[in-house]
Formats: sequence, C-alpha cells, structure tokens
Amino acid sequence: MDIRGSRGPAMTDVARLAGVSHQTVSRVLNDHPNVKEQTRLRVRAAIAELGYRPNRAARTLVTGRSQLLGVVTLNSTLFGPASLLAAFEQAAAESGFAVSVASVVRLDRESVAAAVDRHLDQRVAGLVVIAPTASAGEGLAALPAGVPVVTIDGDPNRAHGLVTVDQVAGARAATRHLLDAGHRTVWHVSGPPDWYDAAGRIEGWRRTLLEAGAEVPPPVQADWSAAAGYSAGQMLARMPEVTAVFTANDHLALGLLRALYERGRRVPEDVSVVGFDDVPEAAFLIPPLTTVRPDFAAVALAGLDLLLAQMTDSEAAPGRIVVKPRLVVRNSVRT
Amino acid sequence: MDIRGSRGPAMTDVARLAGVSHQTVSRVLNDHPNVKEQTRLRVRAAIAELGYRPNRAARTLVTGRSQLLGVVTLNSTLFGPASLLAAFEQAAAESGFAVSVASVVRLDRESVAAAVDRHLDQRVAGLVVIAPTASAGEGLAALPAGVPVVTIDGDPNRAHGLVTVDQVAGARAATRHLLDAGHRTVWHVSGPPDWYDAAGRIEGWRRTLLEAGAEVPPPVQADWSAAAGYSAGQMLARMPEVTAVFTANDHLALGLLRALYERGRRVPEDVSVVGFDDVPEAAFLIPPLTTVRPDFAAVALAGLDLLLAQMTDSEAAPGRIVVKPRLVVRNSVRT
DNA sequence: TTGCCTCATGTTAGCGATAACACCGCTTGG
DNA sequence: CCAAGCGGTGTTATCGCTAACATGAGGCAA
Repeated sequence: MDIRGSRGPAMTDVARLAGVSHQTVSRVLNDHPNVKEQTRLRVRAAIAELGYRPNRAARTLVTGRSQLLGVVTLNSTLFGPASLLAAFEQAAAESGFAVSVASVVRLDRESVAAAVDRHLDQRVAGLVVIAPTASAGEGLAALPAGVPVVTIDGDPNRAHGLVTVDQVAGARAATRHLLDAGHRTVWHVSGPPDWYDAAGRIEGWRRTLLEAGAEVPPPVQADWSAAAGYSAGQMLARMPEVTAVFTANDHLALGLLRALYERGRRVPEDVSVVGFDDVPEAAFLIPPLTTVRPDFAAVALAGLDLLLAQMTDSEAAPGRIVVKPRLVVRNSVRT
Repeated sequence: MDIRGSRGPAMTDVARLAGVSHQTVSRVLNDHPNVKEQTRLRVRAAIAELGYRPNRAARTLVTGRSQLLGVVTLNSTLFGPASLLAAFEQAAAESGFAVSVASVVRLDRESVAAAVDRHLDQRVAGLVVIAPTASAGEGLAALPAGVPVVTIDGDPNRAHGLVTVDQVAGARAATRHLLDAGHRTVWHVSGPPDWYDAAGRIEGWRRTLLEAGAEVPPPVQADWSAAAGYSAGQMLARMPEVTAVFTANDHLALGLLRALYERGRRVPEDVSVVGFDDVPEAAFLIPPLTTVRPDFAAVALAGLDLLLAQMTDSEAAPGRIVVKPRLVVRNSVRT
C-alpha cells in the first residue's frame, strides 16, 4: 500500500495514477481555473484512492508562508486567557488555519520574547499575543518588521493591531449600576496593577465615582484569585460604611462573598457586589452574581479578522477594535 | 527577517559569511562531532551576525518529521481539559517541541477524526488526544500506523498509550470519607454518562457503598455545569433522607451548595458535600469544599514522556500510566 | 615509501511542493 | 489566410535543508 517507504504518497504518485503531470495535480488542489472538468475528476479520484494528503512543509518551503498561526498566551487557567484561546482556535480552524500555542509562565519581557521566537522558528504566518501587561508588550519590541501581529488585551493606547475589551466602559456600567441602586459610593477590589485590564477597570470605576460626585475610597489591591478576594473581603466586611463593592473579576467576588457571609453581612441586603467576566458559575453563587460580561468570542473573531487583513494586504494599516462588554444583572445588588 | 516576501538569510548566506560550505553550517547547527572548534565558532558568529534562524519547513521536508506535537482537545474552558492543555504545552516547550492545538466542539467520532486529520496534514511528530468519551476515542480508529499517539483521560481499559487519572480511586476516597463521617449512605450527582471520568466516578462511588453494605441510591445524572448541580440540588434538598452528596466535579458542587442554601439546608450540619477537581475556587465556597484533587501536571508530564518514548523507539510498547488523585479535606463534611 | 585510517570539510542529490514559462491545438479577427 | 489569443497541459527551476558520498590533508605502522 505504501508507495515510497513510510512517507506516504506524494504528488507525483497521484499524477502517475491519474495520467497527468504533478503540476496538474497541484492545480486541482489549489482550485486553479484552467483545468478540464474531466481531468479534475480523474485527479480527485486518484487523490482519494491513494489517500494522498499534501505535504505542508513542502508548500511552506516554496511559498515562504505556512498555514500556521501562533498564539502567545499566559499559561494558566485564568478564565479570560483560556476563553480567548479557545475561541481563537475555533475561529482560526474555520478559516483553515492551524494554531500553535506558545505559553508563558510569567508575563515578563524575556519570556514573551522567547515564546515569540519559538513561533518565528516555525515560520508562523501571523501572531496573536494575549499580552495583558506592559512587560509582556515589551516582548514584542524586537519583532522583525513584516510579521503580522495582533495584540489582544494589550495596551489600550496602542494605535493598531489591537483588539481589546472596553474595560473602562465595563467598570463604568458596574459602578453606575451600584450608584443607581442608591449606594453613596462604591469600593473596588482591583486586579494586579500591572494588568491593563485591572488598570482600565480601576479607571472606569474611579471616573464614574468622580463624575457622580461620590467619594473615591482607596482601591483594595488584589490579584485575580478567590483567595485574594477572600482576604479583601475579610477587611471590607469589618467596615460598616462599605455597602457596595465592585470586584475586578468574578473569582474575587466569590472569595469576597464568602468573607462577607462569614462576618454575617448579607448580600445584597447589607452589601451589594458586582463582578466582572461572567464565568459560567456566576449565576450560581450565593447570591447569583451581577457581573459584566465581555464577549470573548467576539474579541477572538475580531483578532483573527485583523490578522488576516494584515496577512493579505501588508500595506493595510491594521485596525484597532474595542469590544464593549455588557452588564448582566442578577441578585447581588440591592434594588 | 521577514516571514513572507523578502526571505531572510538562509544557510548558504551564513556559510558564505563564515567562509565554509552550507553543510558545515548544518553540522554546527546539529551539534555534529566532526567540526573543528575554530570553525564552529566562526559559524556561530556568522549566525549571530545575520540573525539567521533555520527554516523548519525545509528541515521537516527533508527529514520527514517536524518538531510539532499535536493536541486534540475539547474546545471549552472546562477545568480539566484546560489544565491538561496548559500543563502539556509547558512540558512540551521545555523539551523543545512546539504544540499545535486542534480543538473540537463536540466529542463525536467525525469531529475528532477531522481534528486528527488537520494535525496529520501538519505532519506532527506525535499526537495527544484528550478524549474523555468513547465516541471521541473512535475518532482515532482510522489513524495510520506509525504515528505516535497518547490518549489522555481516555478509555481506562486501553492497554497502551494511555495516561489517566484514577477516577475510581478518587471516587472511593470521597465516598469513604463521607461514610466514615457517619453517613448511612451517599448520594451522587454524576457527570455526562458518556464520559469515562463520569463513569469511573460512578463506579468508585457505587462499589464503595456496596462494600460498606450501604444502600445505593440512584445517581442523579447531570453534566459538568454549575447549572446542572443547581437543578440536582433543588431536587435533593427536598429529600430529608439525603445527608451526604458526592458530586462528580466542583462546579456541580457549587450549584448544589446554592440550592441547599436556598432551601435552608445547612452544609455541613444537615448535608455533607464532596466535590472533584479542586478548582482554585473550591477553598472559598460556602463552606470551603472538601474535594478530590487530580494532579493534572503529572498527567500531562506522563503523557509527554510516553509520547517521546514512542517517538524515539517505535518498537517500545507504549505504556499505561494511572495517576492517583488525593482527597483534600476542608469543611463541607460534618465531623 | 606505500597504504590506510581518521578527521574535517566539500559536493551532489534529493525531500515535495509552487512558479514561471513553454507548448500545442483551437478559435478569432482583420 | 495568417497572426494573435486562449485554454489546457507539461517541463524546468527553485525553496532551504539533510543524507550520503567524495575529497584531501595528516598520522602512523609495516
């Protein structure tokens, strides 16, 4: 069955079987117009009979471009990055691209640069970097010109090649919602300060308070974990003046909820809470969590579009897309 | 060094600059022994000066094998698969392999076969399939011989090329723990019945009850979601005879906890609950969840080892590794 | 000296595809 | 009636690398 050793059939084998030249096989494979219908059929039959599959390496070698897209992301099960990766892979597959992942344990410049390098070695056709901190963004500095790149969740001030969630708008909606519920002010448990997401959420929260003439309490700095939310909650629960808290993500909210519960502060009767992300569990916390939902699928899709645009037309100034999140109202805010 | 268009330096460019033949450059790159130290240095210098990076496509073409490992997984943010993917990517990168991901929306035979095909097109050097159902496993049936494959979380009865968590042992530990706490029997909220994980957990639970001479209540069938856990909980909360529940994962437990809370059944005073997975949030539920922790990193590492063993020595019968999970005791079981 | 083996290196021939061009037989238009 | 155009196909040259063999300079034993 094997034609040449263990290497599987090549184009010439198909050509021989179909009684044409290998070039004609190539034309059929690439949907070239000038091929007689009958020939096309014969070639297709031969391909099927041999179970032939084109060798991507050979094609990449001669064309200089692969059908591989590289993703650099944080190696974690954090909901945001994981959702983004899943959604992007899905979208890329539908467009006929394979996705190679190079993840990074820390978001420092060297790690990101190394991950990017691994992708360049593979001759990826384009690169998506999920780079939520400034240090991660710096890893892109040494990138050779001409490589299509899209940054997801990167520096919101970047002019091009960026897709991001409008963190500020999301935080505003959350804060606004709490103020509208009658709270005098809103406390904030923030994410790691070097993350753009965290910074944007702080900014949206602060600006909304300022505009409403409300007092701006100091943000409680945390990371993205439930553990940090719990610690923050232990402190906030002791302060009777705290009646509304906006946490930078849902897992922080989860930890916070537990701390409030332990101290006997009821949610939403005594304290209102709003999260961010809308993880699938948010609707089943005690109480169901009002939160802000970013559309990760939309972000991933936009990222792919931007990347493909750069790849087909390298002149095109890559755009900048900001996806607005929306508030999902449940029962963790008093009405 | 453009990825497309202007093609960057090739081996011959390095050779010219170093005043040697391209073959010598190749030797240096592949750490061939017979190269004079001085020459090696000259070549290295030339490589650095030009910023040369070898073209993987060319190498793959001539050697017939890439440095790419393919992973087939469920496209989701489910904790298990996501953790496994992250851990595997990490391990592979440390061994110098790139990882390409082909995810699948449904675990049916066709989808999995298609994902596998996409990887074969890329000439991956090996394949890891995170195939938690029988239907997914069937997608591997048509795999050409000679492709190294490892299945993670697949059919536990497979003799080789399998790495899995000992679901039965985990479930036994959970059930045992509940019985030891004095419960007459233990109810079970199960995962999707076509998942091996779910089946194993049911079996471990059932066998432990039988061995203890306890009554075996009908398992409440669910999926992996908090929503399903909530539904199950609404039913179980109404049944006063239910005092201990083992859920197939932590998200189910989360939903269950909420349902119990709403019905005024206290945990652990009235009802004890044990989950599975030990998601990072488990310690911060109300109350902190006693659960079973599988070591995903160990599973991923073992999978990689098995794969590399197959790749270097195709004769070696690929092994079979079962990783034992451990019980993490918190406060959701009455003492 | 001859012969042969050992380094260190060069030369040549592919790997399997695409690109560019050549070619052949038919229409067409002037 | 002949040049030009076009559709359909084949031929040849690459892409950048590794494998296999070739070469040539020394070293050393007989």
